[in-house]
Amino acid sequence: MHARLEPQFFLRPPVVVARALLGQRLVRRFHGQILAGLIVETEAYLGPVDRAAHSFNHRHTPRNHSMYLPGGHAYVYFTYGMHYCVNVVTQTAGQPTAVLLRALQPTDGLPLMRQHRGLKPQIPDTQLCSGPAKLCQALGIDRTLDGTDLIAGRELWLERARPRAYPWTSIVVGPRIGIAYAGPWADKPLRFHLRDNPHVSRP
DNA sequence: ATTTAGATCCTCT
DNA sequence: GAGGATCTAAATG
Repeated sequence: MHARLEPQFFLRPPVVVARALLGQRLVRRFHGQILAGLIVETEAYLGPVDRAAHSFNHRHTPRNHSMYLPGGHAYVYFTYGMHYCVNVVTQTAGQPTAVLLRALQPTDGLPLMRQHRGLKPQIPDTQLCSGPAKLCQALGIDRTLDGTDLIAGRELWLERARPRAYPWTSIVVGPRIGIAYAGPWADKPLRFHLRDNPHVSRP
């Protein structure tokens, strides 16, 4: 059992948190069973200034309300009529910035994850959580977890699996996925993933 | 290997 | 009424 990430961790800018989250552990307790994995891919969403962010232009609706909570809460949203994605809210309350969790290297509860994903007879480990909606499906994350306190929560939380951040050279930086509509913001280097890690959504 | 289509529905305009 | 921080299977080169 690792120590949980402390409140301070999340009160930093989303880019800093997005990098620091790489290699840390996302844990889900699902009907008493532990499902977990190491975070290998993230994206930073910079808030009101960021055209790709759900909180762009201070848009504050029931859907994205959790983005306005203090850092360390979960923002889970539903999209494309069938998928959930989970974010880690950053900075202080009212600063609607967040980090999208895009891929995990699964470590605990693989059989149940596979069952949740329920496609092929033997889907490879590298594709269990290799995308923001895939990891939510594998871990059983849905809107009931929206607004969860990741610091004190008992169903979903984050643990420190890596004491130090990765060296810059082992992190690949690039443009975010699926936000072509965001004009100049579509090209900003706000996606981060571990170099050569086979569990990422795409290299 | 790369591209395309369809699924599917909640949220905001 | 339109479109989306996606995924999968099928079609194509």
